[in-house]
Amino acid sequence: MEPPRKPSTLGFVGASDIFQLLRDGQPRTRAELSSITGLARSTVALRLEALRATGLIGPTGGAASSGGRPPSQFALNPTARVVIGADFGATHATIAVADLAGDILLTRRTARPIADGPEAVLGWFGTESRGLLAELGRTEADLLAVGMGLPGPVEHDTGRPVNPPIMPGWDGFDVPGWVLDELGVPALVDNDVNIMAIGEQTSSFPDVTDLLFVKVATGIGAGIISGGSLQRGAQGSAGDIGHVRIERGSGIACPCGNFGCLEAMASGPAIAAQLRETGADVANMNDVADLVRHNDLDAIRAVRQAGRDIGEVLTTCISLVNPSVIVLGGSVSRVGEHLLAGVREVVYQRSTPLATQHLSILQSRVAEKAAVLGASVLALHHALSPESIGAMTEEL
Amino acid sequence: MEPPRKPSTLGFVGASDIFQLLRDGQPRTRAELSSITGLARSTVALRLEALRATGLIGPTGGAASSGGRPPSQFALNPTARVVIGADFGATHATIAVADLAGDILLTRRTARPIADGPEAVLGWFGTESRGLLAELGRTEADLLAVGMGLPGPVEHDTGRPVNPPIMPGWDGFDVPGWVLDELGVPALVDNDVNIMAIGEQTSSFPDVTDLLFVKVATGIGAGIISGGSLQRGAQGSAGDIGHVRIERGSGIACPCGNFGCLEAMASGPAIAAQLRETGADVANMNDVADLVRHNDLDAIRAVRQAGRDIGEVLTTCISLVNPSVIVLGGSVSRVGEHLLAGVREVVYQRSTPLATQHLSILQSRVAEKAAVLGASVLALHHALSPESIGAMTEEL
DNA sequence: CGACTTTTGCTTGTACTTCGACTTAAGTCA
DNA sequence: TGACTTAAGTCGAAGTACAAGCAAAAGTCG
Repeated sequence: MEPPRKPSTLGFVGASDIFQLLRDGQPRTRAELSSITGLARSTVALRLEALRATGLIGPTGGAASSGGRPPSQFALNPTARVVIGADFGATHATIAVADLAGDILLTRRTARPIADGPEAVLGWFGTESRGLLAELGRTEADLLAVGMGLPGPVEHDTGRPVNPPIMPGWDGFDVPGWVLDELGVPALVDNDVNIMAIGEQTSSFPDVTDLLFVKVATGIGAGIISGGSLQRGAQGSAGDIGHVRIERGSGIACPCGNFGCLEAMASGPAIAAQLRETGADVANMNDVADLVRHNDLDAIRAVRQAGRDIGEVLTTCISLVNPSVIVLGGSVSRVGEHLLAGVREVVYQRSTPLATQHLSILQSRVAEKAAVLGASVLALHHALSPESIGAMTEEL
Repeated sequence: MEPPRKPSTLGFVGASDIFQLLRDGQPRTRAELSSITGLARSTVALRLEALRATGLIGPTGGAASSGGRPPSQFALNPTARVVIGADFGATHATIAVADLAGDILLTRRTARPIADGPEAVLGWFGTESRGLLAELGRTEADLLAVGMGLPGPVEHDTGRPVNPPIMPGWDGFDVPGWVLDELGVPALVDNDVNIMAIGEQTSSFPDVTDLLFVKVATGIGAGIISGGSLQRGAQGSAGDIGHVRIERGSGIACPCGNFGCLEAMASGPAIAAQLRETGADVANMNDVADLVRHNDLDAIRAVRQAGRDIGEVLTTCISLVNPSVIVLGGSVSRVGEHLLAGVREVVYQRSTPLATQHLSILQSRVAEKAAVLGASVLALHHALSPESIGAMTEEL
């Protein structure tokens, strides 16, 4: 009555251990791998052979000889396969193809309203993705996975948006299922702020385990990396700090139905609206940025005040999660110096010295690339996981 | 030139896999374990034999027969060994002995000022621990590990307090080293709020992955469990929300040097001080609790307002970490209903419906036991980890 | 009470993995 | 060029897990 059981002996799954060591791209010799893993050199050689068969690991130029036969080295072959990282905003979408090192090979940014609905947007995504792959001379078989950021709360485990306010038709839509049908690869979906946090952390602060990424644009949100991993919260809406009440906002109505929300005071549209009240002719954040560049005092003052408002909320966030780095990103970061100044002013005044003595507050270093970088990392994290590598080496 | 290497073949380390399955205390038959793990029955029998030799796993009464020989069952033997969980507050200490299921066998609470310094306090802890073990008829060899909570920030990896404000002489003290010398077992040290969060989550909400434990006593602090694991932050001071500024507090000085801190308005001493200003004769929180029990309106109003103040800070925390449960604990929870009412009033008014629709705000269910429970869990987590179990089965 | 069922403990042979030693390859240096 | 050094490939030995088989144990059911 036993179900048929394949000999479950650990098999070549152990190959993934060595692969994970080589993920960093550094070339290593068999002897080095042997001493790191504790496996015999002959075993390491077996594993490397299995990995070489997948193409993911390849030999690099041998190292210098130390008097005898020079050792050959092996390293991640970043060009073996690719992943796609996509970022969908309210009005625009960015698609990027990245190699296995997470380096972006090709990017395309297009106007593409998310409100067109999942079929239209994802349909376009599919054809566009194939186009990008063809442009790079790669086939669909080279694609390992897709990472995707959406402008709303997403249940990451299932990849379905949940009650997204600005994504009509997307609620509960099975995005990974659709991508699997269309491109034949798994899709990892997350909130756009979350993938920006991942992108920033991976690219700019690889050794930082506690980082807060704050996106200031049409809305305001935060991505939390704590203890080295992204925190999504119980319903995937962790970091939604846009509707926290701030002192200055008392009485000001927010579209959310509440009063005094941070987003109603410090978001891009809010800054523009405040400037219009002073008589300035600004339609959006681009106009504000222009004014700031021309040293318009009202504009600078408004941006700086927005920074103070954000800083007010961040003081609580800092006390709560105790990050070592806070990164400001999003479209408002184009006026980042003044925003940053406002944030710092409040944070360093109000927070306890213990929490701020090792805290850096910075602008995003990867800026508009953060999202697609993070999406690619998400895809790579899945595609190069021990489980996936185990499956790839075993089926040969 | 190779270092001598013992044949690293996986050996009996696999025994820990089966042990982790049995950690929950549920008895299981060999056949069940075989089908869960995918291992052959003969292999399962081997592993069980190794585990039985350690005493950690024992046979339980066989299950009901289904027509033939009834299967024998195996389960965690909770009484095989013990751990000690300790909680040190500013003035008092609690030591508990717990079995492998985390159930507390014996507790002792004593006045023991933390300010006496590490040698005095830990010396007392050592003799007291031995006394408790003897009282239970157990030897020191039965002790597996110690978990410990301290009233200040602790670098959990090393077990050393860092800049603790109320623990003179403890800064950087090697607590685990001391415990190892004294009792011969490893010690896991953490902030007291953190261990309370762990205790509450383990005992009351084992299925909740995102929980905030808020301790309101002499100070105010929070323990954050997010994504199923405790978040300690970059310097181990995550959750230090006592010195966040609140609206009502403008102009009120806090001992920390800042103004308007939550702790200066809503902590136990702060509530008592506010009541004294109305003419009430209250020295501490106990007196306040008495007044509340006698339906003193001023006292109830003060407690409720403190709840509102805490709720104000919690709205931001809720938006940020998106927990599904918030637990209020600490000595002020003796007037918990009114405190809770204040917290709920503000939270449900100010937070977004998305964040609160699945949020429960409750009083601690394990109350004063939370800390030692959590400390025991910390100790068990280490002592029953796959590594530890692997070491135990291998040395036989 | 005896036949039947189911689990257990034990044994055996096979398949697979890992190890370590040995041989061969590929350089350096005198 | 030849001796030396270091790395890589090969292969048998050892050990583990597995499946299968069998006898004994411990129940149920007629």
